[in-house]
Amino acid sequence: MEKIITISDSLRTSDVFKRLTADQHDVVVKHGLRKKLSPKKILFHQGDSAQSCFLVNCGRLKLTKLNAQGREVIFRYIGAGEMTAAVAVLKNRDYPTTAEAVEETVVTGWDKQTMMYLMRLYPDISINLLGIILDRLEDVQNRYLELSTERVERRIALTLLRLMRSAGSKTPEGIYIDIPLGRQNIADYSGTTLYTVSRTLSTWEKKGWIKSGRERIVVTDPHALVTFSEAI
Amino acid sequence: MEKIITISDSLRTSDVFKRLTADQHDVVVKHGLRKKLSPKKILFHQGDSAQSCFLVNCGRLKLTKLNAQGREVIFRYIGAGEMTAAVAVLKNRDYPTTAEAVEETVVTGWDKQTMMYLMRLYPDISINLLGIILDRLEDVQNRYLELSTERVERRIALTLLRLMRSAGSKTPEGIYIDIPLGRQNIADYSGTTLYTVSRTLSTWEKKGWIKSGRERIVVTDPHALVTFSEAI
DNA sequence: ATCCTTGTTTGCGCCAGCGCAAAGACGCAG
DNA sequence: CTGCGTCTTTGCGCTGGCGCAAACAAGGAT
Repeated sequence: MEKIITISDSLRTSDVFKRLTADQHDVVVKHGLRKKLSPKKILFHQGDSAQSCFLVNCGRLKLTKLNAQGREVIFRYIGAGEMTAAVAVLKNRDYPTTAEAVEETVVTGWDKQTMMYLMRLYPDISINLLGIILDRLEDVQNRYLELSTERVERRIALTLLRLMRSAGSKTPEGIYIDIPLGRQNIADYSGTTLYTVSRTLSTWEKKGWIKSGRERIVVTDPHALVTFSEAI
Repeated sequence: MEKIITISDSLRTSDVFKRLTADQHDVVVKHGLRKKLSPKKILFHQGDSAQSCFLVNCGRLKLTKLNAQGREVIFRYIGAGEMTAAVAVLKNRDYPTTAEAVEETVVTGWDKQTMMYLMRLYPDISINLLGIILDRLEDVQNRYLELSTERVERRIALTLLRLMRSAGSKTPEGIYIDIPLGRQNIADYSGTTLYTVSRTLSTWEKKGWIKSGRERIVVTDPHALVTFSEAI
């Protein structure tokens, strides 16, 4: 019963379905297909034919892309209320990225036709979707600019701040990033290597800006990180 | 009179206004505001409050972004029939990029309210717009992956191929990239420096893959470039 | 407790690509 | 034709960050 509540919660707080009434939410839920994913399970693979888009009800997905040589980049982690694979609705295409659960995750999926139907029924959805995609576009553009112009330590700082904002939870020690986050993950998110991340985090730990463990980061001095990321 | 024909042509062939009838195109045109730009004139600046979106009728715009230190990246060149600054319609935001004319250019602009009105009048527009933004998102994601994982020479090759496809015209010598394109521009598009671009192009010119002059590139052997960009 | 897998740290050497500096080439204006 | 501003080339030295290798640490399974 908890799950049902979580799902309609994630609908209500989602940007895709905002401005819809409770009744309309019910219609949307009724047409969706629920799916449970345990950690490391793949929801869809880059290159698979895109049939459905998905809303995260609870848990978290990692969106990544591989190049021809198998080098990976992480585009984002998305949590409850966030949507992915909008491309499935509009285009006859393959998924451009891979979506993998990083914890116990429940998603609701709608296939092309169903989502098209819902968008026609409630035109707000397509406006909302456009807004979301615009935000994503702007975010990737910002990341692209950073990757192109900022030094690696600055990028790692910006990555930690991003993760902190999207998955941070307050603890007595500082802000804990509530995602299993290895050094390699941070590297894939920052456009560098596991070695450089490790060296950089070690330095920051000595300075008291963060505390880190195996796949765990707590930002103990966010302000220092912000200052560092903005320094000229 | 030529200009009028060009404008309705650019409407008809545009992705934003596709699937609209000729009459509907006329309505759209009537609500737009035409603007002429000479080379190097700025249509809008990154950071300006976004009031209008624009369709290029003829000519070409360069879309760029600066970081805090003034380092520039080029996101794309857009030509006739292409749209920019969709963010103006949906969001109360600043322009995230700068748009500069690189040749004699005519654009048509629609402000927030007008475009909103047109989108409600012809819902196809918002669907079309969503499709365009999805394409842009995928393109930036691809470029992000390249920047993060590919070596600089490979990226320069991919940049030339992109420019060739979007602005190439066939000549007896090869495919001429019909944009005033300095080494610095190619660097800003590839995420490298003017020196590295110059050295790389020199090498390729010796191999007979390209011919280059002052702000001019002709790709004489596209196939060699493709092969090079795909080599393991 | 002990093993084993998986993740992290750090020393070390190396090199792709950066960026200065100076010379050279282009093309427009007068 | 000449001058001048702008763009391009190339030699040279340097360094940020990569990546191997090896040791170390954490945590789960038996």
